Amino acid sequence: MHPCGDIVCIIKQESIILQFSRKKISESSDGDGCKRCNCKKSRCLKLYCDCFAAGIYCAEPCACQACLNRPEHVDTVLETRQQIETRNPLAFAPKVVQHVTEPPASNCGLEEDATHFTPSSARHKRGCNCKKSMCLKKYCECYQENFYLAIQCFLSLIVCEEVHFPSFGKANVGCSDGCRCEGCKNVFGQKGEFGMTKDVLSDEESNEIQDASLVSNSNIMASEDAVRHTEFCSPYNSTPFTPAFQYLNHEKDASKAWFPSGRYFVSPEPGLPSVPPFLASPKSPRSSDNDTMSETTKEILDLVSFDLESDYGNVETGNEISESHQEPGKTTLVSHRPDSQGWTNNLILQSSSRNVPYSSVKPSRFHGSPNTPVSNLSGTKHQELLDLDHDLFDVMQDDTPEILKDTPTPLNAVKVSSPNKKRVSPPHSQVPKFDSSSPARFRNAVKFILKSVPSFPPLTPCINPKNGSFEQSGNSQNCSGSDQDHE
DNA sequence: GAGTTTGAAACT
DNA sequence: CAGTTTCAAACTC
Ligand SMILES: [Zn+2]
Ligand SMILES: [Zn+2]
Ligand SMILES: [Zn+2]
Ligand SMILES: [Zn+2]
Ligand SMILES: [Zn+2]
Ligand SMILES: [Zn+2]
Repeated sequence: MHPCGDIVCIIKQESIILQFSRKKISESSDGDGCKRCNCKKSRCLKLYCDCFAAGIYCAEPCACQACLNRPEHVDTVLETRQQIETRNPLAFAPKVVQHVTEPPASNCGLEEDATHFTPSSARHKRGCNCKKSMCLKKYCECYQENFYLAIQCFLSLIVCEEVHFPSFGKANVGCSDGCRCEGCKNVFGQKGEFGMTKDVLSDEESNEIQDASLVSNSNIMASEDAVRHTEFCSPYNSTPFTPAFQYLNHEKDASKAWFPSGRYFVSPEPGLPSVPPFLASPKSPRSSDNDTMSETTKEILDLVSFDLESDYGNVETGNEISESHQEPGKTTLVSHRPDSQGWTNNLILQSSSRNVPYSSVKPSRFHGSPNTPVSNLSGTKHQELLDLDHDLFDVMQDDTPEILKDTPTPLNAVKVSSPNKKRVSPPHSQVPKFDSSSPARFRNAVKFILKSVPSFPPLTPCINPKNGSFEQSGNSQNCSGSDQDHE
């Protein structure tokens, strides 16, 4: 994945906007834009270091000191890595695997290898050991995993394509038996200690959780569920789901695929309705970025970097993208690439239908599969989430083409960061200016920021079972932004 | 930004 | 293993 790009997903009434940034939105103030690890004493050669743990070299965005996790010290890195691995074979194993009880059968349809590959014995996922966070904060790894998983699935749903974060394990869904947490209240939890599936969120305890956090949780719930159930994960599987999406491209000549297939997004399987990759338009006359994303957008980066970084030669260019004719019942996906500097990439999904595809599609995906005990997992909440979604997309039905020209103003924002990391940015909103109008109405707009993480370079390709996850693209992980140099 | 909290990783 | 220390992120103010 990209070393320091974030994905901003703003869900508004009328549209969903994905922005692909290369800089970390959060620490943008610092000027360094995209930091990663910040190790001081580990020299980035211990699992303390997120980069190292993730199997990637430190890069410019890192603020580590005396870092040895760099290509120059490849030997040292590998050596250390082996040592650690010797000590604990699972040290670098992808977190989480399939559910112990569930056969790989219903494996999101994607990365089958991951599942295949996972011998029931190698189930990493040792679970968390939280004592005080009740697994409701990112101190908890489970929580984080879910968080990313949620986003991943959520985006998949939105985009009707499988979104996949590399080196983002299959995610155990919430705390499970493997966890030894105390007082777990993980919403996805399966430990069932506190009936957490119930009103965790509605509970007053949610005080601890900010609005945005709640939003994310909600979404997570939904997505999590989804993920847990084949129907969602495998839209291409047997689901009669027909993506009523339309990909719009502001400018034709965009010849770059937005996502290196296999990276962020996995191309649909053959035979499926060809869902073209998102294309990036070189430029578009969009000037209102400043509004919503003011700060964020500024540092948004181009996707080209993504491509480059991933050195994927198979960038798809094809695009029979229909022009801007929106048909009812369809959700338009607009690939957007504002800045002339190629600084920003936006992906906007807009629904223009009365009977939104989502209303029919989503439910089917969520409840669709009869064999999946969707209900038993927090019926109420689940429903609630669905409602939320409905709401969301209902609103979206109101076509508002203008949205394409205008940057929406999210009311809430959720930041997400590296999937394979231990800790990431705060779940709650960090965008103060948006929370004004609607208090708890995160339905109006939600903003996600998905932080990207560089792919795994040359370290130990063999370690990662999941193919594609650990690219060995050698160097190439530089934050082109490059203001700050390493060390 | 400094200081605290937290739980994994490392160490004994 | 368990107990302790170390560590860097998450979080708080
Ligand atoms: Zn580091
Ligand atoms: Zn680093
Ligand atoms: Zn480093
Ligand atoms: Zn936990
Ligand atoms: Zn857990
Ligand atoms: Zn837990």
